[in-house]
Formats: sequence, structure tokens, C-alpha cells
Amino acid sequence: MNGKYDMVVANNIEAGDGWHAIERGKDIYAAGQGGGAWRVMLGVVRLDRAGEDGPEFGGLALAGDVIGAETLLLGSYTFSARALTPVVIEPWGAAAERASSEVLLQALTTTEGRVADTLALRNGSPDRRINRLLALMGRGLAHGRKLVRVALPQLRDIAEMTGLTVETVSRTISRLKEAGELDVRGNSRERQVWVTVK
Amino acid sequence: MNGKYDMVVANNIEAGDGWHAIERGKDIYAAGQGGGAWRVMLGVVRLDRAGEDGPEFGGLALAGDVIGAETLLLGSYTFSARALTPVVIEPWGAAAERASSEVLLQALTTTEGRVADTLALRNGSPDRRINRLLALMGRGLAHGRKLVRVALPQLRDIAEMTGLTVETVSRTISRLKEAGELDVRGNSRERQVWVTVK
DNA sequence: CGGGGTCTTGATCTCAATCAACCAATGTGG
DNA sequence: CCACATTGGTTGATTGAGATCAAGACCCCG
Repeated sequence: MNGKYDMVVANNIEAGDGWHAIERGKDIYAAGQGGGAWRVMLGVVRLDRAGEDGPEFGGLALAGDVIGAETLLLGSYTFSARALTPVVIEPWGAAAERASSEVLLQALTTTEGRVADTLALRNGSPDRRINRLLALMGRGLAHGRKLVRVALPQLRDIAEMTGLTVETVSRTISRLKEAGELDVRGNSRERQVWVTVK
Repeated sequence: MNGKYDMVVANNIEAGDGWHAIERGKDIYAAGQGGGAWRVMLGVVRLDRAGEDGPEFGGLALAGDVIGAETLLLGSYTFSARALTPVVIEPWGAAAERASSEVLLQALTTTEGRVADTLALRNGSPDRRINRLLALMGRGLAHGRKLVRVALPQLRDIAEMTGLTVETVSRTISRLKEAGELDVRGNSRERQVWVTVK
């Protein structure tokens, strides 16, 4: 259904057309380092910015989003990027493409929308926050489908994105699972959740 | 120091060059309504998106930022905008200007940076959150200056942006004021705080 | 005057943070 | 191959910070 990207993802191999596949948990690039812009083709990417005390969560990018656009202006990344789920990216910014203001406007608009989504992850009860995160991730993976299997990020990542602690996240997921509101599958190292997308 | 924008701001008058001045607390535009894009010349703007239960905080825009860019693509606003401080905006998107991908890239980059700033407002102790908000607002008003007088938004706005309650915000500001960490001036209807910008 | 909005302050309670221990899976080195 | 360390997840007990509920002060405006 996802087409060519649905195949198994190994770490950072470059395949045919110049796209890369990145494993869950691996870094895509680091802040400060030089490089170019990418379009996320599959999966969910976490962006972090250097804060006063260590890196701090700076946003999410879903399939279709552009990451690292700042390099076209500044030459290096201001954020670092990590794959929360298996991710496929492909280079963005072929001269012809980025000259189009239409495409840039599109990127700007989706980014603005993503801000609100991300902020909403830090509002309300733990249940609400985690459900919203999963729904958001589902939207990025759904290719028109209603029911999507989402790779559950590490608890630490969920905690940092939602502004909770790992313990609370663990308890909440356990409780939701117990209550039948969440269908978690897979071994402890690689879990998936079924999410309905609206 | 701010140049022509420093003059007193009345509600929504259109002045010479096509720019508008908006009073603290007034709406600039509403979601769904038609209109164009603006550049914020002075002040701080709060953006809200329609959520499941009422509008929810969707981002901040500071002087220099572009708001309403989505209208160039969609024709109408997806966010509503309100002035948290006295604000001056001017129309953005003269054909020549928006055709420049350089300008759009710039807008995209600052927006991405603003995401992280905004997210950070919901992290840490109330003290930290409120200080960060004021610092952020100060950055948008400083025109090279070190010390800036920032109009304190309404407590309800501060509360919604930081994810706290009005009571906690009130207590926190009182305590910071008491401790000499915050210099609050003005009558209860229009208070200012001195903020040092780094 | 009365009424609505904003801010303040106090008393109480609740829920998530914190601290701590443990388990399972994985990796490492001799 | 076994002893050991490490990492990610789980669970329990306790605590405290901020939410909640409530009341009053203040100000502006009709």
C-alpha cells in the first residue's frame, strides 16, 4: 500500500533513487553539521534544538513534511533529527523544485499546522496526550487508510514529547491496554499499536 | 528607537503606507475568514486554531514574522490571530515579494525556530515558563536594545500559552515581583515588565 | 449605582513527579 | 559458555506542586 517504501528498513542505506532508510531510534542528522534538506516519505521524525541544559524537543515531522530547510539558507542544521519509527527520506531542494514558491508556501503552511499539533501534545491528561500523539503519528503513516499500525516510540521519547515522565507514560499505556483502548503488539523491543485515523 | 511604529496605537486604523495598528487584546483576524498575509512589524501576536473543544493555542508570532501565509495557498485563514500587546502589521505578499523563494525560505526558517520557542513555554516550573515567555516577547520587541519594556498580556493568555492556570500565573508573578526578579509597572489594566534581552 | 471583567489570595485536594526496586533482553569480555 | 553490566520497561509507595474551589478587591463602563 505504501508502495516501494514499505519494504524493510535497514540503517541508513542509500537505495536506488537517492532515498535513505533509517531505523527506529537512529539519528538522521545532528545540529550544527552541514547537509541538505530532506522530504520525509515515511515515518515520524523528532526534531531537537540545543537548549540551555541539553537538547530539547523542538517539533515533529510526518510523512510529506520537509526537514532541514534551514540549510538552504544557513548551510548547516539548526535542529537535530531522529527517527521515532522506521523512516524513509529523500533529498529535497533540487534547484528546480525549491525555486518554486508554490512548493515553499506548501511547506510553510504544513509547518505552521504542525506547530499546533505539537503544542497540543502537552495539554490535558496523560491519556489525552498519548492518544493525540498516536493519532498524529497515525496520520503521518496513513496513506488513505483508516486503520494504521504505528511503531510505538521509546517511552523516553514519548515522555519528552508529551511533557510527562517515563513512569507515567508506562502506567498510562498499561492502563489503556488493560482497558482495551489500545491494542499493543510485538516484543518489548519493537512494539506496534493499531490506531484509527479519522 | 522603533521608528515610526512607536507612536500610540489605536484600534485598527489604517495609516499611510497601508499598515495597521491593533490594540492589546483585539482580534486581528479570525479562522475561516478570507484575507491576506501580514508581516508583524511590532508587538506579539497569538495564533489559535479551532480544536475539538474550543480554540486552542497554536503558536506565537513576533516582530518580523509573517502571519496568515496559508491564505496565499488556501484563500482563507486556518488560524485566528489576536494582539497580545499593541501590534503593528503591514500587508505581505506583494506579487514581487512573495515570488522570491529567498523570502519564503526565510519565513519557513523563522517559523521552525518559533515552534521550539513555543514548545519550551510548556516545560519546567511556572517560574521558568513565565520568564521564558517574557524573554521571548522581549526578543520580538527589542530593536537591538538590551532592556525592553514588555506589555504584560492578560493572565488568561499567559496561562493558556504556558499550560498553567490563571491562579498559578498570578501567584508566580506576584512572587517574582516580591523577590525583585520582575519589575512590573503600570496600572492593573495595562502593565509593563522590564525584560533584559540577551 | 449595579454588574461584568480581571486580578488576587486562601484552603483543600488530586494526580503526576519522584524515589526506589525489580525484571527481561541484550551485549561484553574473559 | 558463563558472569557481569547496560538499557528499556514495569510496578509500588510517598510526596508535593499545581489544579480546583471559593471569596473578595479592584476597575471600568453603562
